[in-house]
Amino acid sequence: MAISSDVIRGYNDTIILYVLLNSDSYGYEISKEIRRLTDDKYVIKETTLYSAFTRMERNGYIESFEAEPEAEGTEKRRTYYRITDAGRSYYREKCEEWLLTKDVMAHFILEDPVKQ
Amino acid sequence: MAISSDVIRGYNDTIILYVLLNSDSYGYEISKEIRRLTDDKYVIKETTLYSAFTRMERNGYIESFEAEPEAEGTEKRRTYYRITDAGRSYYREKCEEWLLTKDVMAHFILEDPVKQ
DNA sequence: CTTTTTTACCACGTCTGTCGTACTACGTCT
DNA sequence: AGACGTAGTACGACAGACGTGGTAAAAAAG
Repeated sequence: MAISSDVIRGYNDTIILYVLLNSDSYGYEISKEIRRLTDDKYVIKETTLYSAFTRMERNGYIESFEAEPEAEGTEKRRTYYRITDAGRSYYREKCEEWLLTKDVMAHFILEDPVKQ
Repeated sequence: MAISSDVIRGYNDTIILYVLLNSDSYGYEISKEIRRLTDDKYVIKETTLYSAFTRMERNGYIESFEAEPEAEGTEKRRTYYRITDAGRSYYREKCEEWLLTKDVMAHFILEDPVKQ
């Protein structure tokens, strides 16, 4: 079963920020990291990812910078992102919100609904 | 802290269907039941509720019927809803999806983010 | 007995995050 | 030469949530 987009909606930012907590990164790498962490259970769409970057940079949660080309030859263009203090703070809030949400949802979910 | 709308987005239907699993009900009562179950931690907006009814009836997850006026005098107009088999089946799917979502999100949430 | 609150519902329009489609462009592998 | 992986962007559509504002009757408060 695939996860519907509306489930995670509003939490893609949180997911991306989590990845950036560990190290600065860029779109493609973040996307792969999310897949790796979830064993391909969640695959973020490209457009979702890049529109999240735009939004979060506008909100001051992340900053972009162009990668220094590594030594030899033509590095491909890459826009790196780093998390800001505001981003870390936002991430923390979203974590708390998620825990609250889990509690709320627990009232409405039957763990083994087949038995009902 | 209030739960942002985007968290629950896509799960309002599930929440409503859960309430209808126990007994047929109507808008106002369902709204109160959700508040009661969550200790006022989640309060569904009226417009969200009624647009969910429209959507779910269109999709065949619920059926509406007018309440039989109870014995004496003027009962207020009330549109009751009952869950259908398709609704029960949809609810079960959403429960499974939620459990999967919880697992996925667990990778990106620090339980005590302050310590990070 | 008048006012306020609670009950009960609905129409309309807006906002926002997600996503489908399509495109550019370079490097590597077959 | 063609396919595939890497890396990113533009544009438009969709759908769920919600703000605003409205109707109307019953019950509670003053």
